[in-house]
Amino acid sequence: MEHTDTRESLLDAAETLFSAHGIEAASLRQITQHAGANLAAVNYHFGSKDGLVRAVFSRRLRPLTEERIRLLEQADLDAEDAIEQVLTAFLTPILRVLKESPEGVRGFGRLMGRVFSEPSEEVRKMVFEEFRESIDRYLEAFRTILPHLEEAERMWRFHFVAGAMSHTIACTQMLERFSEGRCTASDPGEALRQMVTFLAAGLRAPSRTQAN
Amino acid sequence: MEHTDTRESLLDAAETLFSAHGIEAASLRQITQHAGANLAAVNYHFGSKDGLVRAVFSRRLRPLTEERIRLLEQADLDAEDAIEQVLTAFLTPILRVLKESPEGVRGFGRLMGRVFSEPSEEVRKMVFEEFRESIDRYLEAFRTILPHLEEAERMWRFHFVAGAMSHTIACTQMLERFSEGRCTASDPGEALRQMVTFLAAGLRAPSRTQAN
DNA sequence: GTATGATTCAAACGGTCGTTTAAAACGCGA
DNA sequence: TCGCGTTTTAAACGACCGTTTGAATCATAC
Repeated sequence: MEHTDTRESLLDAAETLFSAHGIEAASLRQITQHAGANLAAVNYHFGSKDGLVRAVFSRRLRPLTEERIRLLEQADLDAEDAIEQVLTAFLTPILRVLKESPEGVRGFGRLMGRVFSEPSEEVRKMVFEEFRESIDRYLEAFRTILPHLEEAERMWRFHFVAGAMSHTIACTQMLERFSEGRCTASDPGEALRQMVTFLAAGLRAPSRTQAN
Repeated sequence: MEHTDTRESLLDAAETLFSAHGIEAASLRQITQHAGANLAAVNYHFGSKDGLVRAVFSRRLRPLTEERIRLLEQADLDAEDAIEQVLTAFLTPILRVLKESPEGVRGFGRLMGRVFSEPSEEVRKMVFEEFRESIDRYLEAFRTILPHLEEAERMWRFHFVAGAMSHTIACTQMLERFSEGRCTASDPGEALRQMVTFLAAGLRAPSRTQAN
């Protein structure tokens, strides 16, 4: 009873149009028309536009977080390539979500990459809460496999990992454009390999407190 | 005659409000009121809201590009720390711009970090054009100091550099939040050191074609 | 078949948006 | 002081926004 056709259609249409035009700029009239529903449908099913926004993110983020945690638990933190394993566990789920969302990396990906710098405090807070648990778990894992780093260094570097990921899924077209088609994020496997290689090396950089 | 007080006030107000609420969400009524000007002032001085947007970015981006190129020309690409020099040349100007803009990293920084994933095609195209020259120069420099990488690898890694930078200036509050104040981007020197260390190591990662 | 709750519908509400207009105010050389 | 181009002003324009309403429609259990 929870999930009518209309509900799902609205979520799909909202995801597509939020991605394409931004959350503010996508109007309920566009969304409901794109979904083949009546204008009032959003307020009926989700209470308000804000409720719709929340639902759009929750639908993708909840499974994402679960898979990230599940994969992290499977990683062997004592292995020589523990860093690569943890990075892969962190990055694989988001790439899978993108592959499965209607418009791929151009759809939910762009929306996702944009969300950290969303102007709306509401949206940011919601996404932050949704990520909180997995972030804590991964920071804990990094404490285990990178014990020689200062706490602040670990956080900075995790921040850079998130940045590279976020930028990659949000601005693929930027990369495709100035690489003149040489690089494309439409192949998630290639993007994953490039990211893991680069980020693992960055994480392995000696701590400021160490001798070179 | 080009630069009246009203013009500058409008640019300042627009920058602040675009940063705080987003470009779409900041209305001309808010902007003109914040600037102590009449509602019609924007359309008089800039033709349209789009013209104002363009002017806000140009004002900061043009000097930014010039300084990036100037610093790159001063770098010694044959030095052992050429990578660090080039990264520093790339990152220093943006940190300086942020320090000089009215609200610091919370002002133009947030706007800047958001702009790559701006929904508006217009804005993205403009910023892309504004960056085009410096991007090409830095890619050329990376070709010199990282000749062993495949062209695609170089571009991916430059993309990650841009991502870490963009994420850092756009989402400082995210970092401050889940580090519980341990890390703060309000000290640009610290942010620069952390970025250069991490990114230089990432750039130095062996090419896929190399033996480990 | 009919009653009941869930869903859809067209229409309207008040409000804000970017832009335009025509008059008023200003700055300043002649 | 006058005249003229520049700038500012108040008011209005049409369009679109998110939301609400109350009736119409639907599905289902009795």
